[in-house]
Amino acid sequence: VAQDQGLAAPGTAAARKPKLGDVAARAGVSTATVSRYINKLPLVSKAAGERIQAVIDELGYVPNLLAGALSSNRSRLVAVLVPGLSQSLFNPTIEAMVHALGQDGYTAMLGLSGNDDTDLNRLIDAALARSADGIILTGIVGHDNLRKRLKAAGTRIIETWGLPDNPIDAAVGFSHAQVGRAIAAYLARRGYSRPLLVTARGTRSAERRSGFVEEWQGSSTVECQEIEVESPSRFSQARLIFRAVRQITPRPDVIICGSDGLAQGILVEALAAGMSVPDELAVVGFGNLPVAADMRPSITTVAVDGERIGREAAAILMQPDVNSPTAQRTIDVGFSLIERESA
Amino acid sequence: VAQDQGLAAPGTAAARKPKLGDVAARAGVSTATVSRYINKLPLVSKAAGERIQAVIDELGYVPNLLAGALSSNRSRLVAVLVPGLSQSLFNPTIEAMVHALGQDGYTAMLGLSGNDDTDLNRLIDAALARSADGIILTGIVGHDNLRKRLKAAGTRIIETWGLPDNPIDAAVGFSHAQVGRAIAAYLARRGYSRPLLVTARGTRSAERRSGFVEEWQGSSTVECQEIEVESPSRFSQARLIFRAVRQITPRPDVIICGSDGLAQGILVEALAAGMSVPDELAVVGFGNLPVAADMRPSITTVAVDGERIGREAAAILMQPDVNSPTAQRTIDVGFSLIERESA
DNA sequence: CTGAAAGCGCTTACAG
DNA sequence: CTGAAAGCGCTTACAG
Repeated sequence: VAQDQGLAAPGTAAARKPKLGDVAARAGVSTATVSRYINKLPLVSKAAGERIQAVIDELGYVPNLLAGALSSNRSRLVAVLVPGLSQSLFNPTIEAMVHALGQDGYTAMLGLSGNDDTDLNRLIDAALARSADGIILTGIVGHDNLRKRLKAAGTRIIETWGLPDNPIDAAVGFSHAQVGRAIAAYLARRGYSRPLLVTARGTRSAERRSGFVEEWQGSSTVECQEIEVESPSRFSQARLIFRAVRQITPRPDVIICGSDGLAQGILVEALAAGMSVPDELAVVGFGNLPVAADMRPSITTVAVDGERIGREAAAILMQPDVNSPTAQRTIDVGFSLIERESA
Repeated sequence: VAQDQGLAAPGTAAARKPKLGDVAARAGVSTATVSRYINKLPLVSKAAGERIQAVIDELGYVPNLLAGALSSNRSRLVAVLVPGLSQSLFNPTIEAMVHALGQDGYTAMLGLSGNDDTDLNRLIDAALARSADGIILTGIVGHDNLRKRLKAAGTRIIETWGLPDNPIDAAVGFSHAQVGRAIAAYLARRGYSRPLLVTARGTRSAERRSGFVEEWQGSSTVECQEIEVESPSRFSQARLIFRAVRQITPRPDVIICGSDGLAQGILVEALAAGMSVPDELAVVGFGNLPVAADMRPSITTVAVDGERIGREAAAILMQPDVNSPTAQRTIDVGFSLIERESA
């Protein structure tokens, strides 16, 4: 394979890209020493290091991470697999994660898995084909054979936002069931008696639902009403749900939404219908988006430290000694119920 | 370098990862032929192809793209550099882009550049170090030496959402100045006379502002009022801006917002203050988020086909012959003003 | 602390 | 249509 190795023609700006060997030759050391210096291994003398750095600056050398990865069997590539970006609760998590990874020279490859497992197989293939050092998941991995595949993949797997009973490898999140219980307890304490639960099929809101129902049945004789929606809850579902609410007897006195967006939509509908919140109808959100505090009335909701989830997931992936007894495997970041005006 | 090349111990599930050579040997062909088959080069006989595919399935062979990239000098990696994810207009663009890229075996590496050029240098380094085949930018590249750097990078550069006078390489977007003009013309036609412009510093809303002012001055003797905000506009700025509005004389009759989120916030404030929209105060948004149609009153705004921007950007990057005369370099996807209740 | 050299797993120009 | 073999640009076990 004879590639063009010559220097650029005179007058041309772009010269041949310098490589490790060029740096080594010019600094008067071996490629091994330059490699050690660049990778911050502690074996390089100060004098050699200074000479190497000078040449790197002079030549504008940028290491080829592809070659480095192939050779060292460490890609410093992390696959971040999320359902979507568009109205996602996970965005602050992804941002924090990408920042934390970038700090240490890792790069995130973004995979969009949709709301079920269909595309996940393809994304995992892509991650493995690129020798990703880790795969971070935010959605739920439901299918059992997918879990097995991930377990056998020979890569770190971090599940986030949930805390599975049986993590594939490591997990950072919180208990959605406990969130449901906390909301139920709060509403009972505030004297609400006819809750309506809106649950999105196939998401973690189903886990919150179970917790809510369990807790509610312990403290009230009135069953809670329920509505199930197909996709993750959002603003646009509010109109339909609000219409349904008006036909339910007895009329619910509080709606527990799967997202702040939906909660906001319900508020808008209620206000447009001349219904007073929270007196005639109360609303609880989930996620504590910025809008929850700014809405009028402000939205009672559940806050989760998504950025911390991102940072901790990145940290687990990058921790030097995976097998040490101090290595973290499961982190519960908790949540907090934020009482505001809407409920 | 002696790595463990042995098969797994009996009883162990994980065997050594098969590589190209294993497939070749088992199929009775050379590695060259297997490589050609996998990369869909048209030179492989049908018989050989079938044998190879059978072995691939049998062994569960997954090509090592790192090695392939190093060898072929094509990484099929694309750096997608966006300011952020949290309340970003670009998210549908990114989603469409990632989907389109994934279809053809490309992978997106996600870089978060913030709202200025500070981090961009580091992200470009990372992209080049990984031999990205292309860099897609959604933010504005302001600094001139950064533009020069990108131009000299020897990689495809696609600027999106704007149409720079002088693209670094290729661009997919629309004219923000024309958006401003279209809004001004619309508002004049509807009889509004005292517009208030909210512009975010250092973003493209500044380009829309110029277009608006230019058009407005051509058709009205009343100057438009202006407010400048530091960060991209969003819901949470509404309270402050609304307070300011009430102190401006003459009182503005329409507010032109940099985003639907801010427009929504203004609506909430106006409604809470008992002001009727659009009679006492009208509002125009930007982006046509789903919420714009669902809000009450629904929001008059500007729609941009962000998904198309994503698809076209990906297509430009993956087009087979970059230098052919038919190769696209600049695509104007246009926009449309959507008239709703708020203005 | 340093270097010579083998190896990572592919692709491809060349020759048939 | 196919194969032998050199090469992509690094890392690292080994020997000093």
